[in-house]
Amino acid sequence: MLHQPAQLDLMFQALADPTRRLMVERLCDGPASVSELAAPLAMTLSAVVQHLAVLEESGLIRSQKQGRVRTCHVETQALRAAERWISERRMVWERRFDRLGAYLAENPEEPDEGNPT
Amino acid sequence: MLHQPAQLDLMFQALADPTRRLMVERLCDGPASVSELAAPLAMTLSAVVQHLAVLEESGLIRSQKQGRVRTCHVETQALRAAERWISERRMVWERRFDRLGAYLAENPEEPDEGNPT
DNA sequence: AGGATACTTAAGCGCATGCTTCACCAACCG
DNA sequence: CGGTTGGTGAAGCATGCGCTTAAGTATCCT
Repeated sequence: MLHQPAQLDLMFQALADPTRRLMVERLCDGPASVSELAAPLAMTLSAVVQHLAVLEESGLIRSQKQGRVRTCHVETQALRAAERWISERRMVWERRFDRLGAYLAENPEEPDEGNPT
Repeated sequence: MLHQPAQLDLMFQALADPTRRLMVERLCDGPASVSELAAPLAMTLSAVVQHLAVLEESGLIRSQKQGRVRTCHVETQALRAAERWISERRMVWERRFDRLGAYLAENPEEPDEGNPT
């Protein structure tokens, strides 16, 4: 329920990178260690860890360390927050679109006189 | 990461800025001119125009100029693309979650033996 | 015509991002 | 034990981002 703009910033920022989206996609299939995540990527482990830090900071994933292995998993709550923002926008837009349609249906071919709202 | 600029990259990048999200929210209520969009924002017109360029580049909005006024509106197709990526992730995750639940129901209290898939 | 309005373009500045390398530590394994 | 594996942390570097100022251009109004 928390409508934190800062959180959305971090979320969308995190999703804006193709490498990080790949990681999220991989983690949606199930948990993975850092080096498992790094394996298919053409960059150093260091870079991968930095991407993971961004993802974790954004709330999109979490991880815990056991022995020397850090295991990561998606935090779907966060993903839902991003999805919610978008679908809310879509609903607002669709509502307006419907009003516009109704207006045009009731005032066919009339010269434009401003916003029907 | 010098890959070709994927549309999702540009989209999420565009949405990662609170000012740009505000503009999108405003435009979901209906079209607006550049200075109408700029009015509530504590920055120069120049900065607003640059934000607009990012949004337009990402496909989230479009604009056309008539006389000296540029009118902007949302392009909801693009918004749907972002929404789709997220909801696909969620579905993958939920499917896995269901499988895991089924596995645990059939193998109660067993020691972990790897992925149920 | 002269002035106001609505952008447009370019240059620049400070900070953030995405990577690298190198040095390091801690856990596991034969 | 000593070597390999899995990860951590800091420094550095090139590029990108968000903003500014400043100087245009084109359109509309009187």
